[in-house]
Amino acid sequence: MREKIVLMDGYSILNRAFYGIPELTNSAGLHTNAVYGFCNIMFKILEEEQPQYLAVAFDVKAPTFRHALFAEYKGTRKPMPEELHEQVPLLKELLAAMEIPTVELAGMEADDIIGTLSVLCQSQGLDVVVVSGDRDLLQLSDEHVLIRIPKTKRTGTVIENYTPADVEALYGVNPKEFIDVKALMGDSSDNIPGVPSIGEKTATALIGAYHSIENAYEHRAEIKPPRAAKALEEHYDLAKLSKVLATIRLDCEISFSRDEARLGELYTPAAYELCKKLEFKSLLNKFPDTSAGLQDKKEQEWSAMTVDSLLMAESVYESARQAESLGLALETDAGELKRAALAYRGVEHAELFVIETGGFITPAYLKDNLECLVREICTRGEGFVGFLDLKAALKALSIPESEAVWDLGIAAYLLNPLKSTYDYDDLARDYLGQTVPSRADLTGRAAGKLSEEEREERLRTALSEEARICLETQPVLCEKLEEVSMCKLYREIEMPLAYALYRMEKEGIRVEKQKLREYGDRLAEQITVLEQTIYEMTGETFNINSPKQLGEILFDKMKLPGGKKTKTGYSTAADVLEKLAADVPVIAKILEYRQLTKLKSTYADGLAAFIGADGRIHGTFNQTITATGRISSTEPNLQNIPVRMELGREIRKVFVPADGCVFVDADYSQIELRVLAHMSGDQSLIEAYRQAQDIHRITASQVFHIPLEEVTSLQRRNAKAVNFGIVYGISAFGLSEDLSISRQEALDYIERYFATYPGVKHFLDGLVTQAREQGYVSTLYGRRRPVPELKSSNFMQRNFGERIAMNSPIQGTAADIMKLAMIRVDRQLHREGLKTRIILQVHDELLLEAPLKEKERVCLLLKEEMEAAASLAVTLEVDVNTGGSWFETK
DNA sequence: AAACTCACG
DNA sequence: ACGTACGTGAGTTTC
Repeated sequence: MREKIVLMDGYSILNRAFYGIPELTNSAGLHTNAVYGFCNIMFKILEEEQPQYLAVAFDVKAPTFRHALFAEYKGTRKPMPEELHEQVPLLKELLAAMEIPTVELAGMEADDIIGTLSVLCQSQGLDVVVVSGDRDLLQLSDEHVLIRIPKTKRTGTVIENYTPADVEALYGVNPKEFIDVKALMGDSSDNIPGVPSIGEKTATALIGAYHSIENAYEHRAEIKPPRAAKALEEHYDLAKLSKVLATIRLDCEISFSRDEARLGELYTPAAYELCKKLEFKSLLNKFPDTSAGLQDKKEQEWSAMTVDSLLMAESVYESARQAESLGLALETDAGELKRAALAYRGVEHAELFVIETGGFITPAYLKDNLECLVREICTRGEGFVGFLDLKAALKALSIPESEAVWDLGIAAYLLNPLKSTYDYDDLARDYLGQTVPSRADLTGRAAGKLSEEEREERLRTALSEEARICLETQPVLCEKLEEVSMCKLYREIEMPLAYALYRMEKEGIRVEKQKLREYGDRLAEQITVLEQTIYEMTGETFNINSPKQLGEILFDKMKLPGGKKTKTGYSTAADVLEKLAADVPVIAKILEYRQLTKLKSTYADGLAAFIGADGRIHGTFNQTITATGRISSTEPNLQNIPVRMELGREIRKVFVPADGCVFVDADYSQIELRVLAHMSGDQSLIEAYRQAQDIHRITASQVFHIPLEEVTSLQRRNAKAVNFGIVYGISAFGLSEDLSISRQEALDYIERYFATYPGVKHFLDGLVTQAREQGYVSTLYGRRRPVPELKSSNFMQRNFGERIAMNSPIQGTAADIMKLAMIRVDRQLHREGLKTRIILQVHDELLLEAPLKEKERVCLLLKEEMEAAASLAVTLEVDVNTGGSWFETK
């Protein structure tokens, strides 16, 4: 069996990986996608080829030898984007750590290095596998030299093989002839001029027939397309020159001993550290347990002990009471406590326990003792109790509203709201520099099939890690919050809010199941009729819900005008269809069908699935999801219940108060525009609000210099759209799309607006500058949103970043104010001993369920507390309505 | 899992 | 020349 060496084309693979893998950064913001992709390809190759040797070739960025001879051919290769450039040293460092040699020679192309090495290694009796991202190296393909080209596909990376036979089959020429083909057709990215007017087709045909440029030239008289013959004759020198350029050198001066390239232990401690820094979790898993386990465990002396007897439990409580601080993690089963993990620092060493229910340890016993423990720490005035997700914990445990109680997930969210998860492993990585297995790592698919016992054991590990990390991250997160001045935001807004949201979720909202069913049935009938109508009108029976099929029917079969939009085909979005063919009858039917099926599946059927045994829906309000500070709502989403269309709005009739109660609904009037007026300090806009009139009408009047009473409804509509646009981070294109006007007209509106409200322009410009300089923007209450998009090399991304910079402080401040209002309302209700409860929040609206006799008081209370939540340069205005259903509180 | 569409502020 | 409004969540189809 011959030994084998793999030679990788470093930059070529790195480049391919960079463009093949979307975006990936570690928590420090370092781009890592290309290095990650490179490693994936490398390990895949190593696995498939099982070579004994490996080397990676890089060219040094200098005029290369071959090309220096012909300096007039300027390279057209694009400069490397910064995001890729910064990854080059990372890759080299990682390769060095894995003791994989990199070969680079001044003035030498990677192609030439690989070519030379492949000859050298072959002569030493090795099989050679060359891995590159492009086809330039195909000419090296030989009996003992296999060329492999990775392709990133949707399903993963596939690495294509090119033996000489493959090359011949694909291009009709052998690998050596491939040089001549390339020379004839040229390659702008490789500075090879080629022969003008000869492309891939002609080149392969010529070389296929005559096998070389020289021979083709000899036989130029008989070359079929005379055009090609003429080109070859005229540019023969250029062709020969191109051939030199296209030929990979096989005789470079390289001192290379194959022993350097012998594969040893890749998973070295240095490589482990580097992977940890880069946060390559999947790669870390490849490291043997010894290095992975030991390195992290060294930093700590934790080891979890399972507690399953009353005697042990008693002693744990007793010992935990002595601790200053506590990390706590709970697991529930059908709403009942199942196990709890406690982490604390004991007199001598760190303690970590997992208390199991069962036997004498009943859920109630566990609950009582934990509550007692928490209460004791809270009343002591020092130390803390840390949870990863306090709101979830509240569902199993009563926890006092104390400053000693910490929610580390929320703290981490404030420090960086752009993360998708704030699980314990995320916090360990971001704030302790530890790599720990996630819950999914331990028990998910990757863990394989586990016995019941093994699974329980893994769950205990996950829970104990959660508790430990809560204990250990609190000081770090607390300090970081101080560093960025967000303690107040955390303590006075987010933490009290967590309790308020818990109460909202517990309260839920009553939904009349029977009425909801009837509504759904009515929809179903109408849908059936519409379906038939559409089939008749189009003369086709198809799935109307499939944009693909619908597009084909509308645009291919019926030949409706224009209409290419999305990546995969035609866009059939409602606004597109309306613009394209508002007067085609079937379009109206399709849109109606869409509307009805949406209502049925998402709302009628969707909501019904969430009605609990108490006849109420208890959704979840998420506090750590949005980039701007808003709350989000899931399972179900109660923040997007239809209201704009008549038919959809009907569904609100099924949301009703409990018997003996009414709904009281309060919403802020244009809170975002008012926030804009305040934050920008624009005198005209502030003055406009002081008139306490229709703001869009006033805007129109001021922008178009016409008296208030002469503003037409069209002008008002336009002004309203501009007002919205400003809040979204205006762009002429967006506005023109929204209003169906030309971009020039939209630009005109925007300019007029900024001329009228110069303070707004100045404010928005300042936000973008600020975001560029410090990397983030802030709300009035100090909430931050990083804007990494502004540093992107992509024009579109940067543009997006600018809009984010303009919108986030406005949207975020409005969100802050609403959160404050919720806390105030909640407190005031409690203070006055009222039975009324907040049950929903929809960004600028609160829905309360009030006993009939509290109705009048609650109306006043709501308006009072919400309007006083912030004191701005303009007054906050709140509209209050009551009703016997959500529909009636319009 | 990704793309598309559409409901809300 | 690029290809956009800001922030969400859910259902359906398609790969």
